[in-house]
This record gives sequence, structure tokens and C-alpha cells, in this order.
Amino acid sequence: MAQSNSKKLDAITSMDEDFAKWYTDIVKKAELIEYSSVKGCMVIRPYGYAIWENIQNIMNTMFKETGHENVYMPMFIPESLLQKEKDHVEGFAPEVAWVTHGGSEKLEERLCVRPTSETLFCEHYKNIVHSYRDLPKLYNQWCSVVRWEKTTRPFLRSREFLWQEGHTIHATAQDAIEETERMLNVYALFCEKYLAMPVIKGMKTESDKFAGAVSTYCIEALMHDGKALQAGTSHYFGDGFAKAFEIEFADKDNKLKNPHQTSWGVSTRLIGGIIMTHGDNNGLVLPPAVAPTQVVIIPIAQHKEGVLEKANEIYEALKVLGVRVKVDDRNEFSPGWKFSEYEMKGVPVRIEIGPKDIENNQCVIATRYNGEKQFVSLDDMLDTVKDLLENKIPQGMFDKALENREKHTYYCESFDEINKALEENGDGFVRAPWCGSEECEDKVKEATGISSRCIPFMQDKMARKCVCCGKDTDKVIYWGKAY
RNA sequence: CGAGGUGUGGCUCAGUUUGGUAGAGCGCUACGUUCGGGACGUAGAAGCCGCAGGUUCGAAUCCUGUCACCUCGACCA
Repeated sequence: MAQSNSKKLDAITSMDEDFAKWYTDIVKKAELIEYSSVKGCMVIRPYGYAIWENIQNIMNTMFKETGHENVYMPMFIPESLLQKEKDHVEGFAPEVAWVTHGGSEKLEERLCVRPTSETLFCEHYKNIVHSYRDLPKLYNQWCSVVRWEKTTRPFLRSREFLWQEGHTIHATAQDAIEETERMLNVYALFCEKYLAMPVIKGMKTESDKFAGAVSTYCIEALMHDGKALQAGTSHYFGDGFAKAFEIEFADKDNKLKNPHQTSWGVSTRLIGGIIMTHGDNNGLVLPPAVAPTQVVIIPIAQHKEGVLEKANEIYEALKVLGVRVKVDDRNEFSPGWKFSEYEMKGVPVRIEIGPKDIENNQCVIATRYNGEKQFVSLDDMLDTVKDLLENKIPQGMFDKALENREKHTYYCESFDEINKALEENGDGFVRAPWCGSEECEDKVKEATGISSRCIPFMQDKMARKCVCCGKDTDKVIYWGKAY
């Protein structure tokens, strides 16, 4: 049997000193991805993909509750189809990849590799929607899309990325708007409850909304380096697409009408968000709900009598409870090495069990996000672990992330205040009054380097003056540097 | 796509200024001793120095070209 264990892990770059390096380090060293020989694309490794699968499972459950069905559309879009909605094609044309040949023959009409699937869903709706009785249709698709990005970053921006895109069609504007809001709330709930990631709910400004949308709703999260991450978007399309694609239905009043549509999506970018919201200098910190392994059991001095047996007993007991648990009984690694390994990979709970514990009918339970270790009687072990995974850890991680966001959110009423706040406290969210004009939006960006992130739904409606032009307004919006 | 930077065993890098034929640490393989926070000893394997040309008796090192990656900007989930 192999017994050499002079195996060291590479240290992770300090997050405080060089955040960008820390990030690229961690996605590789925690074995989430590998860089691909296909430029700008990533190979998602089993550990990284398992996180995505957990996200998918939770979301599918939520989508079922809201009445959505999963479907699949083709990955190629004929150019003529993409061209139908003018704003949409203008927004996406600069970054689509084109298929021009089939085998050795040139195609009569080139095909774009889907950057998003609105147009395909529209074509489908045209075929199946004829009566108000056919509405609404509530669809979702899990797939990958391609956008030919110039600069790329694993999970945050790659040329091909995995996502879900929901597409719905409704009889009335009101129904569609309610759907847009409902799904934004689903996203917000998902982020806060399962990813322990606090988000700001709001709307994008006119200049920032999705190509072809009437309005774009969004959730924005603040990362550890003070940059903002758009974690999810939900769009209300009005009947613009329906008109462009000639989708009509006969309503109750026997008149032909255009239905109203929505779409909404989140991507593997969420994994980037998890890394940058919760990670620390020891590596990744995963929320229990999406962690591939929730509990790792490390036997100490496992060659001694009874240790492995006890470790396996604990394993079985947790397994029965439905916990994703594993025992690391590899003999070639020392316990200290294993501690570091699972810290790097962000496993939420570690249980240590050794001869001394067995003597005292106890074990050591360590929690990843705050580094705390506690001795727990084996009689209380199950309850303690369950409580940690379901309540204490998600809540603790959420509170910690929220505290960080509050610490890096600055209310400002002038350019000077903005620049001063950013300089003294580092990057973060800036809350500032805004009159609503695009001109002021641009000027803020020019003068301070931050751009509008979202117009939050939470407003106190107090009388204020626009941070740029000084006009009266009661609206405060969030600004920041974006990923 | 603009501006900078980096390419040397699996990883992190030294060596490049001043050309002389490949180094370190970690990892990897085998055996033994270990095991409560990244264990130790002994022995061993592994690199046509990103790629292509050129200069030279001789190139990781100098010249030209090219590709890839990273950071910062502009653009986007």
C-alpha cells in the first residue's frame, strides 16, 4: 500500500492582496474548471459541475411550483429569424458566432449559434398560440449559449456558458408584468436562501436594459472586492416580439390580439458569485444547499482500532438523513493536509473523529465559513449537523455577506462625496439620488468611473436633488463597478 | 479591439543584461517510520526552455515573425 504522504497543496494567492489572481487561482485549485484549448471557453470539472447540478435541482423544484415546464430549442438560429426584431438583433449581432458551412458546402442562409433563444421561442409560439385558451405558456430551457466575448473570465464571462432561460407568453400586459416580477422574486429568494447571497432587487435603466425589452428587472449582488455582479435578470417584452413575429390570438371578446411576453435567466455566473461572495484566504466557501459534499469526515490515526469503524458509523447515520457526506480514509494524506484540502474546496462542515474522541463519546465539528471548532457528544452529532447545514451556516454566511455589503454601500449626494467614499473605503455600491435622465447617467460614469447598476424597488421617496444636475427627485439608485 | 506584461519538468519560479549545451522548491514513483492543522528519511523518474525562421563554431539567452495566457481599459449573463 502506498504510504508516502509528502504531498503538499499549493497555497492560494491572498484575496486581500490580489483579488483577481485569487479568483483565477481558486477556480483551478478547488478543481472547478480547467482552461480549455478552445479560446475563451472553460472545461467544467466534476466538482464544479456538481455545484451547477445542485443549482439546477433547486431551481427546477421552484419552477415546478410556479407552473413552468422544461423544453428544448435548437442551438442554431437562421439569420432571417434573428433579424425579425430590430432592437434584439442590434443588441446581439456584434457578439454572435456564425455557422456558414455544412460539411464542405456553403449554406444558403447562415445560422447563428444561439446567444439567447427569444426568436426560437417566438417562432414556436406562433405555431401553437391561437386562442386565449392557449395562454399562458410557461417554459424554461436549460442549455448553453454562445456570445463571442473579447475578454473572458471563468464563470463570469466565457464564450460559451451554461444557463437557464425562461420564456413565457401571456394574454395581457398585466399578466406578463406579474410574471416578470414573480420570477425576479424567485431568483432573489434562491440567491438569498440557498446561496446565502444578499441581492438588491430593482430595474435596469433605459440604456442598460435587454435588447428588445420594454423593461429589465435585475438582482445585483456585491462581491468581496467591492464590484457589483448582475446575478439574474427578468425581462418584460410587451408585445414587441409578438408583433415582429406575427403572433396573434383570438381573445374572449373575439378580437385578434398580440400576446405579451417575458424572459428571464441565470447562468453559471452564479458560481462565480458564490466564490466572490463567500470565499476567503483559505479558499472556497460553499453554501450547504449547493455544496457537492456537505460534510466530510476525517478519521484521525485511522490505523488505530475502531477509528474507521466509528467514522463509517457517523457516515451511515448522516447518509440516512439525506446529507451529502463522505469519509476521507485515504491513508497517504495526513489529517492536516486533508483539513486544508477541504477548506480549499469549501466543504461546509468537517467532522474529526479520533481515538481520544471515541474514548469520550464525542467528535469535533468544524464549520468552514467561520472556522469554528466544537466538541460535540456523539449523541447530539446528528442534530448539531442538521441544524448547522439547514439553519446556522446559511444564516451565518448570509449575515456575513450582508454585513460586508452594508460596510461597502455609501450614500452620496455629490461627485466629490462619491469619489471620496470610493477612495477612502474602497469600491462598493454607491447609493445616490438621480433625476432619471440618461445624460446624468453618462456624466456620473465619466466623473467617477462607476455606472448605474439598478433602480431599487425599495425607495424611501424622500425629497432629494440629483447627484449630477441638481434637479428635484425622490429616486435613489445604485451605482458601482460591474463584472 | 487599444495599452502593458508573461511563456523554462505536473505546479511556482531562477537562469536571459554579459550566448558555452538545464536548475531549485513543491508535486510524482518505490520502501520504511508517522498520523489531533499542510509529516520525515532514503532511492528514483520526469523538461527537444510556447512555436517558426534567422545570426553564430555554439542560442533558453541575441534578431524577426507568430501563437497562447494574464492584468488594465472599451463591450456584455
